[in-house]
Amino acid sequence: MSRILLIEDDHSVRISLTKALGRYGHDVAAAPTGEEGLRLYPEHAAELVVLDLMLPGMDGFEVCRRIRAAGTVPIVMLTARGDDIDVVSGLEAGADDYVVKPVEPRVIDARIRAVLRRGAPERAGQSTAAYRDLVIDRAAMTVTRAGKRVAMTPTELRLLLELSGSPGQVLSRQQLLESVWEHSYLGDSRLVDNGVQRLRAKIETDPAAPVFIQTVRGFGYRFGPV
Amino acid sequence: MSRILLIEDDHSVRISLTKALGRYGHDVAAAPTGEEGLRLYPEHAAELVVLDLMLPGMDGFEVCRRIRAAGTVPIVMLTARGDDIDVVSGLEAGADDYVVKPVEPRVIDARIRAVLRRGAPERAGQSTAAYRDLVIDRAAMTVTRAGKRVAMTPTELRLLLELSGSPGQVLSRQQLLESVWEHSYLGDSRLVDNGVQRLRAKIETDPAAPVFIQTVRGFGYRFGPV
DNA sequence: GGGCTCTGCGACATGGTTGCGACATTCCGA
DNA sequence: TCGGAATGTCGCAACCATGTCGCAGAGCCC
Repeated sequence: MSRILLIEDDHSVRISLTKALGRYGHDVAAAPTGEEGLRLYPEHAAELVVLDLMLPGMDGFEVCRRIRAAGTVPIVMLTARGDDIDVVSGLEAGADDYVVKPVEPRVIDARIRAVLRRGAPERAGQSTAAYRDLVIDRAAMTVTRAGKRVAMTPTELRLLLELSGSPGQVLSRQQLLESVWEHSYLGDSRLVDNGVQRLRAKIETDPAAPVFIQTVRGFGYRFGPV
Repeated sequence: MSRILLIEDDHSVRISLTKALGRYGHDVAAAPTGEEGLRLYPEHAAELVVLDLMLPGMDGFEVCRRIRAAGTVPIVMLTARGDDIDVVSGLEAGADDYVVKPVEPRVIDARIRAVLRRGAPERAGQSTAAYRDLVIDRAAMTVTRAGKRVAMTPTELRLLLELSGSPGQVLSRQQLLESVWEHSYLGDSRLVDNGVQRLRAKIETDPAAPVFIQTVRGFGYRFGPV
Protein backbone atom coordinates (compact mmCIF):
# COMPACT_ATOMS: atom_id res chain seq x y z
CA MET A 1 0.00 0.00 0.00
CA SER A 2 2.82 2.40 -0.77
CA ARG A 3 3.69 4.53 -3.73
CA ILE A 4 6.85 3.03 -5.14
CA LEU A 5 9.14 4.13 -7.91
CA LEU A 6 11.04 1.31 -9.60
CA ILE A 7 14.10 2.15 -11.68
CA GLU A 8 15.38 -0.88 -13.52
CA ASP A 9 16.70 -1.18 -17.05
CA ASP A 10 16.10 -4.88 -17.67
CA HIS A 11 12.72 -5.06 -19.32
CA SER A 12 11.59 -8.46 -18.02
CA VAL A 13 12.71 -7.74 -14.46
CA ARG A 14 10.99 -4.37 -14.55
CA ILE A 15 7.71 -5.85 -15.76
CA SER A 16 7.68 -8.78 -13.35
CA LEU A 17 8.66 -6.67 -10.34
CA THR A 18 6.03 -4.08 -11.18
CA LYS A 19 3.39 -6.77 -11.32
CA ALA A 20 4.61 -8.55 -8.20
CA LEU A 21 4.72 -5.39 -6.11
CA GLY A 22 1.32 -4.46 -7.45
CA ARG A 23 -0.01 -7.76 -6.21
CA TYR A 24 1.40 -6.97 -2.80
CA GLY A 25 -0.74 -3.86 -2.80
CA HIS A 26 1.76 -1.22 -3.84
CA ASP A 27 1.23 1.52 -6.35
CA VAL A 28 4.20 1.18 -8.66
CA ALA A 29 5.63 3.49 -11.28
CA ALA A 30 8.49 2.06 -13.34
CA ALA A 31 11.28 3.73 -15.23
CA PRO A 32 13.94 2.13 -17.46
CA THR A 33 16.62 4.78 -16.92
CA GLY A 34 17.89 7.06 -14.18
CA GLU A 35 16.87 10.15 -16.06
CA GLU A 36 13.35 8.88 -16.56
CA GLY A 37 13.23 7.86 -12.91
CA LEU A 38 14.23 11.30 -11.69
CA ARG A 39 11.55 12.80 -13.91
CA LEU A 40 8.88 10.42 -12.56
CA TYR A 41 9.94 10.77 -8.95
CA PRO A 42 8.12 14.03 -8.09
CA GLU A 43 5.29 13.25 -10.46
CA HIS A 44 4.53 9.90 -8.83
CA ALA A 45 5.06 11.31 -5.35
CA ALA A 46 6.93 8.14 -4.53
CA GLU A 47 7.25 7.13 -0.90
CA LEU A 48 10.04 4.72 -1.65
CA VAL A 49 12.44 4.05 -4.51
CA VAL A 50 13.68 0.67 -5.69
CA LEU A 51 16.81 1.32 -7.67
CA ASP A 52 18.97 -0.91 -9.80
CA LEU A 53 22.68 -0.14 -9.63
CA MET A 54 23.58 -1.03 -13.16
CA LEU A 55 21.82 1.43 -15.39
CA PRO A 56 22.59 2.72 -18.85
CA GLY A 57 23.60 6.36 -18.83
CA MET A 58 23.41 7.78 -15.34
CA ASP A 59 24.29 4.97 -12.96
CA GLY A 60 22.54 3.96 -9.75
CA PHE A 61 24.92 5.80 -7.44
CA GLU A 62 24.34 9.07 -9.19
CA VAL A 63 20.56 8.58 -9.21
CA CYS A 64 20.74 7.69 -5.54
CA ARG A 65 22.65 10.84 -4.67
CA ARG A 66 20.28 13.04 -6.64
CA ILE A 67 17.21 11.56 -5.03
CA ARG A 68 18.90 11.93 -1.68
CA ALA A 69 19.57 15.53 -2.42
CA ALA A 70 15.89 16.02 -3.13
CA GLY A 71 14.59 14.57 0.11
CA THR A 72 14.65 11.75 2.62
CA VAL A 73 12.66 9.17 0.72
CA PRO A 74 13.87 5.64 1.50
CA ILE A 75 15.87 3.91 -1.23
CA VAL A 76 16.24 0.17 -1.68
CA MET A 77 19.06 -0.86 -3.98
CA LEU A 78 19.20 -3.84 -6.27
CA THR A 79 22.70 -5.24 -6.58
CA ALA A 80 24.37 -8.14 -8.32
CA ARG A 81 25.03 -11.13 -6.11
CA GLY A 82 27.97 -10.89 -3.77
CA ASP A 83 29.19 -7.59 -5.08
CA ASP A 84 30.38 -6.28 -1.74
CA ILE A 85 31.84 -3.09 -3.10
CA ASP A 86 28.51 -2.17 -4.58
CA VAL A 87 26.79 -2.66 -1.27
CA VAL A 88 29.16 -0.43 0.61
CA SER A 89 29.15 2.26 -2.03
CA GLY A 90 25.39 2.07 -2.23
CA LEU A 91 24.98 2.60 1.47
CA GLU A 92 27.47 5.45 1.30
CA ALA A 93 25.48 7.01 -1.52
CA GLY A 94 22.48 6.99 0.75
CA ALA A 95 20.60 3.73 0.17
CA ASP A 96 18.60 2.44 3.12
CA ASP A 97 18.74 -1.20 2.22
CA TYR A 98 19.77 -3.43 -0.60
CA VAL A 99 18.46 -6.61 -2.15
CA VAL A 100 20.65 -9.06 -3.99
CA LYS A 101 19.58 -10.20 -7.43
CA PRO A 102 17.86 -12.32 -8.52
CA VAL A 103 15.06 -10.76 -6.52
CA GLU A 104 12.35 -12.77 -4.89
CA PRO A 105 9.17 -10.67 -4.87
CA ARG A 106 8.49 -11.79 -1.32
CA VAL A 107 11.93 -10.71 -0.22
CA ILE A 108 11.86 -7.30 -1.75
CA ASP A 109 8.38 -6.69 -0.44
CA ALA A 110 9.53 -7.63 3.03
CA ARG A 111 12.52 -5.30 2.76
CA ILE A 112 10.33 -2.50 1.48
CA ARG A 113 7.97 -2.91 4.38
CA ALA A 114 10.88 -3.10 6.78
CA VAL A 115 12.42 0.10 5.45
CA LEU A 116 9.10 1.91 5.48
CA ARG A 117 8.41 0.68 8.97
CA ARG A 118 11.81 1.79 10.13
CA GLY A 119 11.30 5.23 8.72
CA ALA A 120 7.70 5.59 9.83
CA PRO A 121 7.64 4.86 13.53
CA GLU A 122 4.64 7.06 14.16
CA ARG A 123 2.18 4.27 14.76
CA ALA A 124 3.35 1.85 17.37
CA GLY A 125 0.67 -0.63 16.43
CA GLN A 126 2.14 -1.16 12.99
CA SER A 127 5.60 -1.84 14.22
CA THR A 128 4.46 -4.28 16.82
CA ALA A 129 4.12 -7.96 16.18
CA ALA A 130 2.39 -10.23 18.63
CA TYR A 131 1.78 -13.91 18.81
CA ARG A 132 0.17 -15.47 21.85
CA ASP A 133 1.79 -13.78 24.80
CA LEU A 134 4.89 -12.74 22.93
CA VAL A 135 5.05 -9.10 21.92
CA ILE A 136 7.76 -7.77 19.64
CA ASP A 137 8.07 -4.03 19.39
CA ARG A 138 10.13 -3.28 16.32
CA ALA A 139 10.32 0.39 17.04
CA ALA A 140 11.54 0.03 20.61
CA MET A 141 13.40 -3.20 19.81
CA THR A 142 11.94 -4.83 22.86
CA VAL A 143 10.50 -8.25 23.41
CA THR A 144 7.92 -9.04 26.04
CA ARG A 145 6.79 -12.45 27.06
CA ALA A 146 3.69 -12.82 29.25
CA GLY A 147 4.03 -9.20 30.24
CA LYS A 148 7.64 -9.62 31.28
CA ARG A 149 10.45 -8.01 29.43
CA VAL A 150 12.90 -10.43 27.83
CA ALA A 151 16.46 -9.23 27.38
CA MET A 152 17.85 -10.06 23.96
CA THR A 153 21.29 -9.99 22.45
CA PRO A 154 21.67 -8.33 19.04
CA THR A 155 21.93 -11.54 17.09
CA GLU A 156 19.00 -13.09 18.87
CA LEU A 157 16.93 -10.01 18.20
CA ARG A 158 17.85 -9.88 14.53
CA LEU A 159 16.92 -13.52 14.18
CA LEU A 160 13.62 -13.04 15.96
CA LEU A 161 12.78 -9.98 13.89
CA GLU A 162 13.57 -11.81 10.70
CA LEU A 163 11.51 -14.84 11.63
CA SER A 164 8.58 -12.88 13.02
CA GLY A 165 8.67 -10.65 9.99
CA SER A 166 7.32 -13.54 7.99
CA PRO A 167 5.01 -15.30 10.39
CA GLY A 168 3.87 -18.73 9.38
CA GLN A 169 6.42 -18.90 6.64
CA VAL A 170 9.36 -21.23 6.53
CA LEU A 171 12.73 -19.56 6.21
CA SER A 172 15.65 -21.71 5.14
CA ARG A 173 18.96 -21.74 6.95
CA GLN A 174 20.45 -20.18 3.85
CA GLN A 175 17.99 -17.31 3.93
CA LEU A 176 18.56 -16.74 7.61
CA LEU A 177 22.32 -16.87 7.22
CA GLU A 178 22.10 -14.16 4.58
CA SER A 179 19.66 -11.90 6.32
CA VAL A 180 20.74 -12.27 9.93
CA TRP A 181 24.41 -13.15 9.69
CA GLU A 182 25.01 -11.60 6.30
CA HIS A 183 26.88 -14.65 5.11
CA SER A 184 26.26 -15.64 1.54
CA TYR A 185 27.78 -19.10 1.73
CA LEU A 186 26.37 -22.01 3.59
CA GLY A 187 28.94 -24.15 5.28
CA ASP A 188 27.89 -27.10 7.30
CA SER A 189 27.99 -24.88 10.32
CA ARG A 190 25.48 -25.13 13.08
CA LEU A 191 25.32 -21.35 13.22
CA VAL A 192 21.64 -20.99 12.53
CA ASP A 193 20.63 -23.95 14.67
CA ASN A 194 22.67 -22.50 17.42
CA GLY A 195 21.07 -19.13 17.14
CA VAL A 196 17.64 -20.66 17.16
CA GLN A 197 18.50 -22.69 20.20
CA ARG A 198 19.65 -19.62 22.12
CA LEU A 199 16.57 -17.73 21.05
CA ARG A 200 14.32 -20.57 22.11
CA ALA A 201 15.98 -20.74 25.47
CA LYS A 202 14.84 -17.18 26.07
CA ILE A 203 11.32 -17.10 24.70
CA GLU A 204 10.03 -20.65 24.81
CA THR A 205 8.56 -22.07 27.97
CA ASP A 206 9.62 -25.54 27.00
CA PRO A 207 12.40 -25.47 24.42
CA ALA A 208 11.77 -29.13 23.74
CA ALA A 209 8.26 -28.29 22.54
CA PRO A 210 8.69 -24.91 20.87
CA VAL A 211 5.60 -22.79 20.36
CA PHE A 212 7.06 -19.75 18.67
CA ILE A 213 9.90 -21.05 16.57
CA GLN A 214 9.22 -24.36 14.96
CA THR A 215 11.64 -26.62 13.16
CA VAL A 216 10.60 -27.76 9.73
CA ARG A 217 12.87 -30.67 9.13
CA GLY A 218 14.68 -30.48 5.84
CA PHE A 219 13.59 -26.93 5.14
CA GLY A 220 14.30 -24.52 7.95
CA TYR A 221 12.48 -22.68 10.69
CA ARG A 222 9.11 -21.02 11.00
CA PHE A 223 7.75 -18.44 13.40
CA GLY A 224 4.26 -18.40 14.75
CA PRO A 225 1.01 -20.05 13.87
CA VAL A 226 0.44 -23.38 12.15
CA MET B 1 -10.26 -7.35 -4.42
CA SER B 2 -9.82 -10.44 -2.26
CA ARG B 3 -11.30 -13.88 -2.02
CA ILE B 4 -13.17 -13.93 1.26
CA LEU B 5 -14.97 -16.67 3.09
CA LEU B 6 -17.76 -15.49 5.38
CA ILE B 7 -19.03 -17.85 8.07
CA GLU B 8 -22.12 -16.44 9.76
CA ASP B 9 -25.27 -18.21 10.87
CA ASP B 10 -27.67 -15.27 10.98
CA HIS B 11 -29.35 -15.23 7.61
CA SER B 12 -29.94 -11.51 7.24
CA VAL B 13 -26.45 -10.57 8.45
CA ARG B 14 -24.94 -13.10 6.09
CA ILE B 15 -26.82 -11.79 3.09
CA SER B 16 -26.18 -8.13 3.79
CA LEU B 17 -22.47 -8.64 4.56
CA THR B 18 -22.02 -10.70 1.43
CA LYS B 19 -23.56 -7.97 -0.66
CA ALA B 20 -21.69 -5.19 1.10
CA LEU B 21 -18.30 -6.86 0.78
CA GLY B 22 -19.12 -7.63 -2.83
CA ARG B 23 -19.72 -3.94 -3.43
CA TYR B 24 -16.31 -3.23 -1.94
CA GLY B 25 -14.83 -5.42 -4.63
CA HIS B 26 -14.33 -8.67 -2.76
CA ASP B 27 -15.18 -12.12 -4.02
CA VAL B 28 -17.26 -13.56 -1.21
CA ALA B 29 -18.34 -17.09 -0.45
CA ALA B 30 -20.74 -17.47 2.47
CA ALA B 31 -21.45 -20.39 4.77
CA PRO B 32 -24.08 -20.67 7.52
CA THR B 33 -22.17 -23.19 9.67
CA GLY B 34 -18.62 -24.00 10.63
CA GLU B 35 -18.76 -27.36 8.91
CA GLU B 36 -19.94 -25.81 5.68
CA GLY B 37 -17.29 -23.13 6.00
CA LEU B 38 -14.49 -25.64 6.39
CA ARG B 39 -15.78 -27.46 3.33
CA LEU B 40 -15.88 -24.26 1.29
CA TYR B 41 -12.52 -23.02 2.47
CA PRO B 42 -10.23 -24.97 0.14
CA GLU B 43 -12.77 -24.89 -2.66
CA HIS B 44 -13.03 -21.11 -2.60
CA ALA B 45 -9.28 -20.74 -2.07
CA ALA B 46 -10.10 -18.00 0.42
CA GLU B 47 -7.44 -15.42 1.19
CA LEU B 48 -9.22 -14.26 4.31
CA VAL B 49 -11.93 -15.61 6.56
CA VAL B 50 -14.59 -13.58 8.36
CA LEU B 51 -15.86 -15.74 11.14
CA ASP B 52 -18.74 -15.35 13.56
CA LEU B 53 -18.03 -16.65 17.04
CA MET B 54 -21.50 -17.85 17.88
CA LEU B 55 -22.31 -20.64 15.50
CA PRO B 56 -24.67 -23.58 15.78
CA GLY B 57 -22.78 -26.88 16.05
CA MET B 58 -19.05 -26.31 15.82
CA ASP B 59 -18.33 -22.93 17.38
CA GLY B 60 -16.11 -20.18 16.08
CA PHE B 61 -13.09 -21.08 18.17
CA GLU B 62 -13.01 -24.59 16.84
CA VAL B 63 -13.44 -23.40 13.26
CA CYS B 64 -10.68 -20.89 13.84
CA ARG B 65 -8.30 -23.51 15.14
CA ARG B 66 -9.03 -25.83 12.24
CA ILE B 67 -8.50 -23.16 9.66
CA ARG B 68 -5.31 -22.18 11.45
CA ALA B 69 -4.19 -25.76 11.29
CA ALA B 70 -4.65 -25.65 7.54
CA GLY B 71 -2.47 -22.65 6.89
CA THR B 72 -1.79 -19.03 7.64
CA VAL B 73 -4.83 -17.40 6.11
CA PRO B 74 -5.87 -14.31 8.07
CA ILE B 75 -9.01 -14.58 10.17
CA VAL B 76 -11.25 -11.72 11.25
CA MET B 77 -13.65 -12.57 14.04
CA LEU B 78 -17.11 -11.19 14.60
CA THR B 79 -17.95 -10.92 18.28
CA ALA B 80 -20.83 -9.71 20.39
CA ARG B 81 -20.46 -6.22 21.82
CA GLY B 82 -18.03 -5.75 24.62
CA ASP B 83 -17.38 -9.39 25.21
CA ASP B 84 -13.76 -9.05 26.23
CA ILE B 85 -13.30 -12.68 27.06
CA ASP B 86 -14.27 -13.61 23.56
CA VAL B 87 -11.75 -11.25 22.10
CA VAL B 88 -8.90 -12.68 24.11
CA SER B 89 -9.89 -16.26 23.40
CA GLY B 90 -10.31 -15.45 19.75
CA LEU B 91 -6.86 -14.01 19.46
CA GLU B 92 -5.49 -17.01 21.29
CA ALA B 93 -7.31 -19.32 18.90
CA GLY B 94 -5.44 -17.60 16.10
CA ALA B 95 -7.64 -14.74 14.92
CA ASP B 96 -5.84 -11.75 13.43
CA ASP B 97 -8.44 -9.13 14.21
CA TYR B 98 -11.98 -8.82 15.50
CA VAL B 99 -14.96 -6.65 14.74
CA VAL B 100 -17.72 -5.98 17.20
CA LYS B 101 -21.32 -6.47 16.14
CA PRO B 102 -23.36 -4.87 14.79
CA VAL B 103 -20.97 -4.59 11.88
CA GLU B 104 -20.63 -1.50 9.75
CA PRO B 105 -19.69 -2.61 6.24
CA ARG B 106 -17.21 0.24 5.98
CA VAL B 107 -15.57 -0.82 9.22
CA ILE B 108 -15.19 -4.46 8.38
CA ASP B 109 -13.89 -3.63 4.93
CA ALA B 110 -11.27 -1.38 6.49
CA ARG B 111 -10.27 -4.10 8.93
CA ILE B 112 -10.07 -6.65 6.17
CA ARG B 113 -7.81 -4.44 4.15
CA ALA B 114 -5.67 -3.68 7.16
CA VAL B 115 -5.23 -7.35 8.00
CA LEU B 116 -4.42 -8.26 4.42
CA ARG B 117 -1.95 -5.42 4.21
CA ARG B 118 -0.31 -6.41 7.44
CA GLY B 119 0.25 -9.98 6.43
CA ALA B 120 0.15 -9.82 2.67
CA PRO B 121 3.56 -11.17 1.70
CA GLU B 122 3.79 -14.14 3.96
CA ARG B 123 0.18 -15.13 4.09
CA ALA B 124 -1.22 -17.95 2.07
CA GLY B 125 -3.29 -17.36 -1.02
CA GLN B 126 -0.54 -16.96 -3.55
CA SER B 127 1.51 -19.84 -2.37
CA THR B 128 -1.30 -22.18 -1.55
CA ALA B 129 -2.41 -25.01 -3.76
CA ALA B 130 -5.61 -26.89 -3.13
CA TYR B 131 -7.24 -29.90 -4.68
CA ARG B 132 -10.42 -31.32 -3.22
CA ASP B 133 -9.89 -31.26 0.51
CA LEU B 134 -6.11 -31.23 0.30
CA VAL B 135 -4.43 -27.90 0.99
CA ILE B 136 -0.73 -27.38 0.38
CA ASP B 137 0.81 -24.22 1.78
CA ARG B 138 4.16 -23.75 0.07
CA ALA B 139 5.18 -20.84 2.24
CA ALA B 140 4.43 -22.51 5.55
CA MET B 141 5.40 -25.94 4.19
CA THR B 142 2.27 -27.47 5.60
CA VAL B 143 -0.21 -29.95 4.24
CA THR B 144 -3.79 -30.22 5.40
CA ARG B 145 -6.26 -32.90 4.57
CA ALA B 146 -9.95 -32.38 5.38
CA GLY B 147 -9.02 -29.67 7.83
CA LYS B 148 -6.53 -31.84 9.63
CA ARG B 149 -2.86 -31.16 9.56
CA VAL B 150 -0.76 -33.92 7.98
CA ALA B 151 2.81 -34.26 9.19
CA MET B 152 5.24 -34.75 6.34
CA THR B 153 8.85 -35.79 6.13
CA PRO B 154 11.15 -33.70 3.93
CA THR B 155 11.26 -36.14 1.06
CA GLU B 156 7.55 -36.70 1.08
CA LEU B 157 6.96 -32.97 1.07
CA ARG B 158 9.43 -32.34 -1.74
CA LEU B 159 7.73 -35.03 -3.77
CA LEU B 160 4.28 -33.64 -3.12
CA LEU B 161 5.39 -30.12 -3.97
CA GLU B 162 6.91 -31.32 -7.20
CA LEU B 163 3.85 -33.30 -8.23
CA SER B 164 1.34 -30.67 -7.20
CA GLY B 165 3.39 -28.05 -8.98
CA SER B 166 2.29 -29.57 -12.27
CA PRO B 167 -1.24 -30.69 -11.57
CA GLY B 168 -2.75 -32.99 -14.16
CA GLN B 169 0.62 -33.57 -15.75
CA VAL B 170 2.48 -36.86 -15.76
CA LEU B 171 5.97 -36.75 -14.31
CA SER B 172 8.30 -39.63 -15.11
CA ARG B 173 10.29 -41.47 -12.49
CA GLN B 174 13.40 -40.05 -14.09
CA GLN B 175 12.13 -36.49 -13.71
CA LEU B 176 11.12 -37.07 -10.12
CA LEU B 177 14.44 -38.70 -9.29
CA GLU B 178 16.25 -35.65 -10.58
CA SER B 179 14.06 -33.00 -9.02
CA VAL B 180 13.24 -34.60 -5.71
CA TRP B 181 16.17 -36.89 -5.05
CA GLU B 182 18.71 -35.00 -7.12
CA HIS B 183 19.92 -38.21 -8.71
CA SER B 184 20.77 -38.05 -12.36
CA TYR B 185 20.93 -41.76 -13.04
CA LEU B 186 18.01 -44.11 -13.05
CA GLY B 187 18.71 -47.50 -11.63
CA ASP B 188 15.98 -50.02 -11.41
CA SER B 189 15.47 -48.86 -7.87
CA ARG B 190 12.04 -48.61 -6.40
CA LEU B 191 12.96 -45.27 -4.86
CA VAL B 192 10.26 -43.22 -6.52
CA ASP B 193 7.60 -45.88 -6.12
CA ASN B 194 8.58 -46.08 -2.52
CA GLY B 195 8.29 -42.38 -2.03
CA VAL B 196 4.91 -42.31 -3.70
CA GLN B 197 3.73 -45.12 -1.52
CA ARG B 198 4.74 -43.34 1.64
CA LEU B 199 3.13 -40.17 0.43
CA ARG B 200 -0.09 -41.94 -0.45
CA ALA B 201 -0.22 -43.57 2.94
CA LYS B 202 -0.40 -40.12 4.44
CA ILE B 203 -2.75 -38.23 2.17
CA GLU B 204 -4.93 -40.82 0.47
CA THR B 205 -8.00 -42.17 2.21
CA ASP B 206 -7.69 -45.45 0.36
CA PRO B 207 -4.16 -45.95 -0.95
CA ALA B 208 -5.48 -48.74 -3.18
CA ALA B 209 -7.68 -46.23 -5.02
CA PRO B 210 -5.58 -43.08 -5.02
CA VAL B 211 -7.35 -39.79 -5.64
CA PHE B 212 -4.48 -37.35 -5.46
CA ILE B 213 -1.51 -39.22 -6.87
CA GLN B 214 -2.35 -41.50 -9.74
CA THR B 215 -0.15 -44.09 -11.36
CA VAL B 216 0.22 -43.84 -15.10
CA ARG B 217 1.50 -47.22 -15.99
CA GLY B 218 4.58 -47.11 -18.16
CA PHE B 219 5.08 -43.37 -17.71
CA GLY B 220 5.08 -42.18 -14.14
CA TYR B 221 2.81 -40.37 -11.71
CA ARG B 222 0.32 -37.58 -11.91
CA PHE B 223 -1.15 -35.28 -9.28
CA GLY B 224 -4.76 -34.21 -9.28
CA PRO B 225 -7.38 -34.12 -11.99
CA VAL B 226 -6.99 -36.12 -15.17
C1' DG C 1 43.32 -2.94 31.65
C1' DG C 2 39.95 -6.12 33.75
C1' DG C 3 35.84 -8.40 33.85
C1' DC C 4 31.86 -9.24 31.48
C1' DT C 5 28.84 -10.93 27.77
C1' DC C 6 28.27 -12.40 23.26
C1' DT C 7 29.15 -15.36 19.52
C1' DG C 8 31.22 -18.61 16.49
C1' DC C 9 32.55 -23.26 16.33
C1' DG C 10 33.34 -28.03 16.99
C1' DA C 11 31.99 -32.39 19.14
C1' DC C 12 28.69 -35.51 20.49
C1' DA C 13 23.94 -37.52 21.19
C1' DT C 14 19.68 -39.13 19.16
C1' DG C 15 15.69 -40.14 16.89
C1' DG C 16 13.35 -39.87 12.84
C1' DT C 17 14.12 -40.63 7.94
C1' DT C 18 15.33 -42.97 4.08
C1' DG C 19 17.48 -46.02 0.87
C1' DC C 20 17.43 -50.61 -0.36
C1' DG C 21 16.47 -55.35 -1.14
C1' DA C 22 13.11 -58.92 -1.21
C1' DC C 23 8.71 -60.39 -2.13
C1' DA C 24 3.67 -59.80 -3.40
C1' DT C 25 0.46 -58.12 -6.57
C1' DT C 26 -1.49 -56.21 -10.58
C1' DC C 27 -1.65 -55.34 -15.36
C1' DC C 28 -1.30 -56.26 -20.18
C1' DG C 29 -0.22 -58.63 -24.32
C1' DA C 30 0.20 -63.06 -26.57
C1' DT D 1 -5.17 -68.47 -19.56
C1' DC D 2 -0.54 -67.73 -18.97
C1' DG D 3 3.79 -65.33 -18.37
C1' DG D 4 6.55 -61.43 -18.03
C1' DA D 5 6.95 -56.79 -16.81
C1' DA D 6 5.66 -53.02 -14.02
C1' DT D 7 4.23 -51.54 -9.72
C1' DG D 8 2.81 -52.05 -4.71
C1' DT D 9 4.33 -53.37 -0.11
C1' DC D 10 7.12 -54.31 3.85
C1' DG D 11 10.96 -54.26 7.23
C1' DC D 12 15.42 -53.07 8.62
C1' DA D 13 19.77 -50.81 9.38
C1' DA D 14 22.58 -46.97 8.22
C1' DC D 15 22.49 -42.38 8.00
C1' DC D 16 21.55 -37.68 8.35
C1' DA D 17 19.51 -33.57 10.23
C1' DT D 18 18.94 -31.45 14.28
C1' DG D 19 19.38 -30.66 19.39
C1' DT D 20 22.62 -29.85 22.87
C1' DC D 21 26.66 -28.54 25.32
C1' DG D 22 31.02 -26.39 26.39
C1' DC D 23 34.83 -23.66 25.22
C1' DA D 24 37.56 -19.87 23.76
C1' DG D 25 38.26 -15.67 21.33
C1' DA D 26 36.40 -11.18 20.39
C1' DG D 27 34.21 -7.29 21.55
C1' DC D 28 32.47 -4.03 24.92
C1' DC D 29 31.71 -1.30 28.97
C1' DC D 30 33.39 0.56 32.96
